[in-house]
Amino acid sequence: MKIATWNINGVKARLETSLSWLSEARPDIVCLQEIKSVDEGFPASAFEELGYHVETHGQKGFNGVAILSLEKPVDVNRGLPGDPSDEQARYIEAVFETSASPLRVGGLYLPNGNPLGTEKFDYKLRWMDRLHAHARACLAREERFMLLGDYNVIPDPVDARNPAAWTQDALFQPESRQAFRALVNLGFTEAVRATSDMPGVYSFWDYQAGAWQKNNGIRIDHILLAPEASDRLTSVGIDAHVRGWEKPSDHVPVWVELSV
DNA sequence: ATGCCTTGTCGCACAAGA
Repeated sequence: MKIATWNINGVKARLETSLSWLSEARPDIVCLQEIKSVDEGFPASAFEELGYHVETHGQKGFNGVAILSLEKPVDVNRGLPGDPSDEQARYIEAVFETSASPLRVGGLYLPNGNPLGTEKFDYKLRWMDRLHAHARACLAREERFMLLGDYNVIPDPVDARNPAAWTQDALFQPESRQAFRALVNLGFTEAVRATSDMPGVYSFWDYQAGAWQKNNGIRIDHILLAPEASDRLTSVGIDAHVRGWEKPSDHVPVWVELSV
């Protein structure tokens, strides 16, 4: 079973590109971020024609997440618990029946947090605290649980082509990195780094200044696997070639395969 | 040093992204 995450930077602007990738990669489940659409505006029928069931948690203009799946989920939860006043659409979770224990998939779009010294960075850290608490609760279920998405965190210097350029950025702050480590240390396996310590592995290249052509990238899209899922990990991939397509997102798909 | 692009918006410039 192939499960992927991809920040598509606008579902309407990325419709043809995302349909092309789905046709090529055929993931069983994909978590999408930055759909930048309300639920009613999401072009669900185009994805349904490819065989995908569509669950969205949208918002006008910004943010917005979705889960597409070949099998229909048995349960869907929208929004990250812990702050009823938070109106930003950044989390969606779906549960799938398997022959063994349930598969619980959380798709997240973690706040960017820039610029530093503003309430945006505070919001990022508070959101990470809420994610930590929710992840802990989900792990206690002892299901095949995984958290995929755009974490907006560069975990380590090796995860940036030019780490010095990010020292004043929310994505690479000690607080952001510490919170990410604390999340992983709840008991997750970070899929990419479980399989490779190679430098030059990125999931995002800025649109500006020829970042893709120079391979000036960062690795900020991650897949965290609970033990019940990581025990079944068979392969990990980053579809970097998609960044070179016409009308690309600035992020590319990251995926895992599990033996289920 | 800043902006470099891209997207969406009650567009005709701006916010937000990272």
